[in-house]
Amino acid sequence: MANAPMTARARARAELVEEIKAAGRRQLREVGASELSLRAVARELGMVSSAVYRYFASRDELLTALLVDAYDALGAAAEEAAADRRGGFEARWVRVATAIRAWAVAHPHEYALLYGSPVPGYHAPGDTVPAAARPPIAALGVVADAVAAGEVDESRTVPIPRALRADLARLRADVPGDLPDEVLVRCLYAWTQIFGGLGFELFGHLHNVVEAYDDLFTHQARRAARLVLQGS
Amino acid sequence: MANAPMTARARARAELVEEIKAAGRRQLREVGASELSLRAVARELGMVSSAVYRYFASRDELLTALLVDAYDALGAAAEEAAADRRGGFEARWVRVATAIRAWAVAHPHEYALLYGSPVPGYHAPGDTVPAAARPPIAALGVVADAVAAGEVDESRTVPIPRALRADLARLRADVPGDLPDEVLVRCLYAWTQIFGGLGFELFGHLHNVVEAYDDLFTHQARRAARLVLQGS
DNA sequence: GCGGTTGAGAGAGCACTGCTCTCGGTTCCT
DNA sequence: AGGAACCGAGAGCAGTGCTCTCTCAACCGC
Repeated sequence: MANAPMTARARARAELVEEIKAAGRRQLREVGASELSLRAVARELGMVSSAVYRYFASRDELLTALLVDAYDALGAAAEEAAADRRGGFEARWVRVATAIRAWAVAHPHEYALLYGSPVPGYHAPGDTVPAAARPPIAALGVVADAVAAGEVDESRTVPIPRALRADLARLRADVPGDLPDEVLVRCLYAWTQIFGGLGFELFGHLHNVVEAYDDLFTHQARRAARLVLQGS
Repeated sequence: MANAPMTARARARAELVEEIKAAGRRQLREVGASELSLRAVARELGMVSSAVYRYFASRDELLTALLVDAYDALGAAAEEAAADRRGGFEARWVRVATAIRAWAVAHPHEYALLYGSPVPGYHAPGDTVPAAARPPIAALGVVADAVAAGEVDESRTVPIPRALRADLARLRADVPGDLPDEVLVRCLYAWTQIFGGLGFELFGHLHNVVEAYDDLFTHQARRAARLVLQGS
């Protein structure tokens, strides 16, 4: 990328796009997604609000850009953790989960943008899907390795309804390995729990209930790993 | 309540408060929490925006009222489900979880208000806590019954760090029964999974992944019950 | 019953938002 | 060199939360 023949205008444009996104991220950090104001972004950059519309057709378009960037950042963190093959599969799963939490804790507002209530009136366009898929695919990669290594006990099963099996068949085609239904459904369980737990932690639902968030998360990540690998 | 001597003014006030909340709920349904507009509420009621401020000092105060009402509605649904003692403890747990999901699916925007990203700048005042505690307490009541009946296998344990044990000790004092750490921590796991799964379903993260939401939820609620009751 | 106190609605107004449109001036491409 | 594309500025529209003042009706103690 960055083809050598890049006009001055194009360079300036690319830089300004980045500056706008950076300012948007700052806004996100300070006031949250639904308070993100294009005018404030423009003010921060010393330009007039209408000029920003040359770069992003609407507030939602800026939000989408930030959304994709955030998914990519989270996905990169998860992939990096998954690529570290030290230790057993439980350790690797816990490492991926911990990396996700670390990113989420470091970027709570961006996390809220990704996994919180959708911004009303805003519908994420389809091009966010690939980025959104990176974190779960990274995690499932670890499980696929474990299955391939024969380290997943598939004997402990819970009955799966027919309609759900159809969904799982489609899902299996889109993720690494050739995970059996029972394993897929365990992963779905563990995966949603991670984000339920993170939501509770970051959105304050455990306020005055739990203080040892790190311990709780690690404990539950281990439990999740056991559930995924051994079904218990 | 409703003391007999209620002046006409007080009656009118109480009625109008309800009407404003009803209009606010309608707004919530149609445009979501962060787009809820006091002016639109006023318009719908045929009054001028400033008049609404006689009843709610700010938009946030109206949001808080809706928040508490929603927690109460969800809590009532969970409690009703928990009070039905038919079947085994697994069936009762699944019933409570299903009741929670049914309410959430029927009131997605109110659910988002409760468990989605917090509205930025808005901090729920402390008086929302009792209402917010009703759903989990209802669910834990079922588990307490199961423990009392000796139907919980407490032998399968996962190590719990010291700091977390301290949190659990405080939590134990606030919830029904005298649940051991291992059981409490299983409940936390299952509970956060419910809301993680609901968030994924309602906020569109399973779009194009799962269609059989009912089946998935029921399956996972059963898995959760097994995890809580048998630790596996 | 009367008069002071309290509550309620209306309206104007402030500062802010997203977004549109037009108008000059710069840069680019042929 | 000239036409086309692009870009920033400014004005403007409709909407927002919220405040302040004004007026009038309801209340309550005497």
